[in-house]
Amino acid sequence: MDINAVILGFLEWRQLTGYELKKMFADLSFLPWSGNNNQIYKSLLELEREGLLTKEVIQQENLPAQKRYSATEQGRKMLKEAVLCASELPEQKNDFLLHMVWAQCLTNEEIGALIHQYQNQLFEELAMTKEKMRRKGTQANRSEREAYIFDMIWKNQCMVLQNELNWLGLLQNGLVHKDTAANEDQEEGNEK
Amino acid sequence: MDINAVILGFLEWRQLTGYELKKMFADLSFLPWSGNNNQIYKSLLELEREGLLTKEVIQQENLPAQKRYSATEQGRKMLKEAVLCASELPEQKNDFLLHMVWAQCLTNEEIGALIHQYQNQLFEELAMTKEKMRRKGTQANRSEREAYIFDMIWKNQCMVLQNELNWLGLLQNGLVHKDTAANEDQEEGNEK
DNA sequence: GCCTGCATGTAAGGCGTTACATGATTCT
DNA sequence: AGAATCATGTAACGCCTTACATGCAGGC
Repeated sequence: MDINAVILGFLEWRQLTGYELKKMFADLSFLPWSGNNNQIYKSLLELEREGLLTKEVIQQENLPAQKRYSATEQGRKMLKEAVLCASELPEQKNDFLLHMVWAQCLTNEEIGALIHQYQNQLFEELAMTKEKMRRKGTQANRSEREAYIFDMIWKNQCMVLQNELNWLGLLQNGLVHKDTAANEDQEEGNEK
Repeated sequence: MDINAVILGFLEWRQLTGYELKKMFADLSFLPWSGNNNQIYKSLLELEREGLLTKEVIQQENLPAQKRYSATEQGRKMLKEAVLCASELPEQKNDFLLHMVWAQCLTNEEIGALIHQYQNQLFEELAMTKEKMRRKGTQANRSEREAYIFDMIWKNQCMVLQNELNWLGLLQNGLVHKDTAANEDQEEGNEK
């Protein structure tokens, strides 16, 4: 799914201006686009050219004219196609793993400190996500099914963070148990 | 950590040419850069300009001259700094979640089919990752500790996929149990 | 005859980001 | 007085990607 499909999705939901779309992108943190002006106004032009949405210009006093967009029948068809098409595999950027690749140049204490620091960051992020989840609890209410799916999207975010914390725990334990062995081995390696 | 630090890391490991660096990037699938010519040759120029690596040109018959790079003392210092600095939080792009946001336009059967398809994709990917892990088992052998860390990096990949599968299972169960309730609710929503 | 490997680099295009620009109103 | 909200758009810059360019050797 590309950004055009996502915008079409918001518009199927209800009539919106580019400005309001921007706020949607800012709110939904798991969207892979920032939703800046360039992206949104470019996409809207493109979608309009393809006849997937219609524009309604509303003149206002002392404010620039609003352009309210809504999805056409064709647009809704296009959206359903995009939603039904196979998803791509999740991609994750994990900066901590990169650090670990070159952890060989660190002492066990330094690695321990890095782990501890990362643990705290993850913990904080998890708490924040749970808090957001609690607040935005029931926004979608077209059906109980939709509300459930939205809950599960939040839960996915939490589970990803919790999974990373679990993995970190394993790493930490493994390193503690390998403490002496690793050091001996390191010296052997230097002698070779 | 940026791509310059990563290249510096490879060079601290051993002397390499740009061409060999390209292969390193191709091999390590969890690196967030493709390692194309533009990235690598640009980074090497930059790192050389900053005095973080040295170049040794080796003329060859019938082949273009090799430029073998290695990290300088300053480069190794820079690398350690980069490794010690705090990691960024993991970022994940999850296309399936996007599909679920607009699943409201689908029937329960269609959602079920999407889930099943995604499940299969994840399962395949997990099997492939485990296979790669088995094959490349013990490449890093400067120390037992390093071998352990590399194992754990592979394990992280696996756990991420397994976690996604676990979440999918929850989603699936939840939807099955909400089957009838959701449909009734949907109709109520339409009446409003 | 064509593809792959070795080994360097350049070019063009797309996408993403931040910042700029306008201009009135309302909040602090 | 200064910042934020509403609402549109443009500009500059950087990064990433694919493809192109050279040129020889060896395998199918």
